[in-house]
Amino acid sequence: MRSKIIQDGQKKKASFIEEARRRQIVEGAISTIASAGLPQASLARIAQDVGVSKGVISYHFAGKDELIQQVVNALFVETNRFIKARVDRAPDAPRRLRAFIEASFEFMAANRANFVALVDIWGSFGSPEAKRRFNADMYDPCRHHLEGILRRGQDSGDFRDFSPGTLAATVQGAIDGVMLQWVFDEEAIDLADCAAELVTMFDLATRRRA
Amino acid sequence: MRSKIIQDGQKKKASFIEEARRRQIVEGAISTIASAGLPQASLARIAQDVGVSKGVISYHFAGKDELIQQVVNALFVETNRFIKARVDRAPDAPRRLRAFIEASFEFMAANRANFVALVDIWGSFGSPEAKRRFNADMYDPCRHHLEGILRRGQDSGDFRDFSPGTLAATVQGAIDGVMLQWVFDEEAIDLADCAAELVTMFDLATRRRA
DNA sequence: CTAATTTTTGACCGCATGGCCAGGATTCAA
DNA sequence: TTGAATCCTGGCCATGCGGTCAAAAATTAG
Repeated sequence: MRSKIIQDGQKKKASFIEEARRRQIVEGAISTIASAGLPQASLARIAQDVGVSKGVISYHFAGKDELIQQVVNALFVETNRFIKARVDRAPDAPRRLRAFIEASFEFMAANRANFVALVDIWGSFGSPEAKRRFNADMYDPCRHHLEGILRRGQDSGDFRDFSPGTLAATVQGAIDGVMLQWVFDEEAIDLADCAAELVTMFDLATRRRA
Repeated sequence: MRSKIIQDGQKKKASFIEEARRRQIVEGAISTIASAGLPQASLARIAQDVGVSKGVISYHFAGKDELIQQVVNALFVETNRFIKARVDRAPDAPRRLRAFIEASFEFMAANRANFVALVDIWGSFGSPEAKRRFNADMYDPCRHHLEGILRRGQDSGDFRDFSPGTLAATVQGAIDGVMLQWVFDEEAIDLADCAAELVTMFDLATRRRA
């Protein structure tokens, strides 16, 4: 692994086992974090759960920080890809917004461990600067996506006049906030009901007034 | 400190210094966590920030777990007291709901460190069971309060028919979700705008239809 | 003022962690 | 087949953690 830096320069070589192990370890980390909690998810524990020696992680990742970074990345990428696919299939802005909300909840319900792990992790970004970066890298793209939907809905005349940025933050916030409670106590929250409520609510809140 | 258990039995004696130190340490812990992040907030670091020896914390608290527990408690109690005072001053259900949302954001804006610390902490409840307890002890009372407001609004005919539990989770979620983004990046979120948006949105979403 | 009690200190312990590395196994290229 | 590159192992280490303790300091009571 001397070539880690050069890798980007090279094209094909540095892979297969490398990529496979990385994926395997990242997935193992997610499930370990979700089931045991971040504080208990030491490199030793993750390695044990994956079924490899501890050194393997050090070999494929620069350190625990990079592992966690990759975990967060995988979590966001996977989620956003699913949502985006659903959104793109919708014909107009109101239905795209609806698809965004529904897809978010559908993906949550089908991938609980991902969100349990995410909640565990996102508290542990120590410095304010780290939080900023986390937000900029992970959260902003989501909001941006939403903002685009909202803005085009205004252009097409489907939506009333509002600040797209603020409403995007509100939509994203509502989804994440419900998700958070659901992560804490699965049975206290009825995801489907909340999704439906949010859909009708944001429909009312965005549609052009009579 | 042999009398820790008897304390409840005694009446006045076991206090002043004891209580003062406890408050001091809890507050110090909050500010250390908020500024350095939970992972960096060791007992040594907290003690240093407070300006006392490490042993003092062990002397006044059973352990780090109890400290964190007290921190979370203080955070919730303080927040809820503020919100409840505002809500109680409102004359009818729609205005109580509005007061709930506005008070939440107002308190956030005035106590940023509290929420930064809270977000740091709430990810680190390891076991699923710990999360359940956290949710049950801290979150449920909030939702319960909200549910009461909503239910009485339905009884009085101000609100349309909906599931109070679901809508309470939705309101709470929307507030917390926006708060979360604001914790990550203060400048990316305009709290006042989001508050206003949420107020009008939930007004639209709850009012009895024509 | 003195004796008893509460509070504080700073050194200390055992432990788990993240990271490191020498050497062995495996895979790959020629 | 053989030599080189890659991949993996298991043990090692320094670090920092939470927690404990004897003794010193401060406070209180008599």
